Amino acid sequence: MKKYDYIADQLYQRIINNEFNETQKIPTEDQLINEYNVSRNTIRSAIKILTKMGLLYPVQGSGLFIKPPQKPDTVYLSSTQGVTADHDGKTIVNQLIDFKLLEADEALAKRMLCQIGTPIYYIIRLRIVDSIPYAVEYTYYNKEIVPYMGHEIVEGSIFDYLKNDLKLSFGFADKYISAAKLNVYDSQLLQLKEGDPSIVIEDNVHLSNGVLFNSSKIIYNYQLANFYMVAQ
Amino acid sequence: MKKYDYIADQLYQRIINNEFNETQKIPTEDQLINEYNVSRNTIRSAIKILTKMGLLYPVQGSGLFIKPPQKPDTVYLSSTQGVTADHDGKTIVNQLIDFKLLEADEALAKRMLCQIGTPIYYIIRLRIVDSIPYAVEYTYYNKEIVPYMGHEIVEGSIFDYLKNDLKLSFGFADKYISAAKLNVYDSQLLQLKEGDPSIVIEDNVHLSNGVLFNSSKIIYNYQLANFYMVAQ
DNA sequence: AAGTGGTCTAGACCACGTC
DNA sequence: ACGTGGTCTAGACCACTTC
Repeated sequence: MKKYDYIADQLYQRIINNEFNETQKIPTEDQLINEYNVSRNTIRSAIKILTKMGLLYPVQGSGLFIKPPQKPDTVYLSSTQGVTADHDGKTIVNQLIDFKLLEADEALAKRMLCQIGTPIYYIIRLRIVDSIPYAVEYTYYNKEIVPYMGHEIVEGSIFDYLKNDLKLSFGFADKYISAAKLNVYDSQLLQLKEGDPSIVIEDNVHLSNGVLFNSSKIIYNYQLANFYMVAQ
Repeated sequence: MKKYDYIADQLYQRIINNEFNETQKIPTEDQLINEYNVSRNTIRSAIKILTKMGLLYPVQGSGLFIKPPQKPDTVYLSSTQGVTADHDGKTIVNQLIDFKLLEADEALAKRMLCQIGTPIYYIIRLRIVDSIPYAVEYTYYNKEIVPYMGHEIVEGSIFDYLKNDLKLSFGFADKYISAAKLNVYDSQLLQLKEGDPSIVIEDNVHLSNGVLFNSSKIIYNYQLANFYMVAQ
């Protein structure tokens, strides 16, 4: 494991365990260098991770300040992960609506940045959190990169499968966020009314070598979904 | 100016001027080190900026690849800036709806992280892009940090004023993104119907010393607003 | 004046891709 | 085998805060 990832994990634990309750500051860079016996850049890389997550902010000349907790039940946007990780302690059910293997036609090939005829999995899922419909998800996966998809995977966490079993290494995800009126079909799945609002996130996820392997459109229940991010 | 900012600006220009049209790659880190006569870390800092903006992505062992342009007319989310910068070439009008100086009561003091009684500017604006209502903006500014606000400022770019005239240094902004039904009032301003969808972004902007100076809630026209970000 | 984070340098070795 | 980006080290000086 990378040193800065390890240190970020450690500091994360120490922060949520309220070790720095009194001061609401973590130790200075110099102190951390001595505690963990690493170079300054390594400490700074770890701190950058926590800063990006919104856990703390650095103030030049003063120190590393812990931020008060954000609003509860919000989903952190700046990760290539799906939504699962952000709902610890809640019951998540992924109801499979449709699941097929297609061959890319011209439009799909353009979207998936692949050749016409490439095999593509198409999956529609209804994601249910604590028994309430949370989102409808329309997803394409390039079968040349994800060679197998079974019902048992699709009803669990696809991302865990890709990461742990296929050992895929995610690079970046381009995200587009907008709002739209629900159509009849999605409104029924989400147990809302046609024309009700929804948040729509279109996601194009690339491997760390830049290859696009997943394109999805997720339609969220506007009464439940609330997203969080930090801009710097 | 910081070296890595300068180099990021230069590379940005070179990319949008299609200098790397052929290869769709920018020079290697080693080449950039020689071109700009700086250390490797400085080059890497510059590249990190462009990566975060979604202009390119690095592939270990292979190079720095330019990304195809994103969807047009989308607003980049990962900046503390307002919306002005992203609409180059369009006509932006900020119609002032309301403008007062308040004293923070308990609820407002909690929101603005200040003492009860602190003077707070409250501004409601309708932002109009190319003659179409784009967003309704409800904003609070702490007067102890922004001592003066005039009509001429409020109808222009408040962010330019804060940055260039008051020389405020922005640190980070916490953003919450959700969707909601428009109420009567906002729907009339946006020339939409009551109950129509809207994207709502709540923004808490902090100075680089961590002090909160601006809290806003912006309600966007769902037919126009489309946000973009890169997750890593 | 002392302490703390921000920028910058120079160099080593590792992991991954390409040939 | 070689080239390229990723991790890590050691150290210098600057900018800002605190006392």
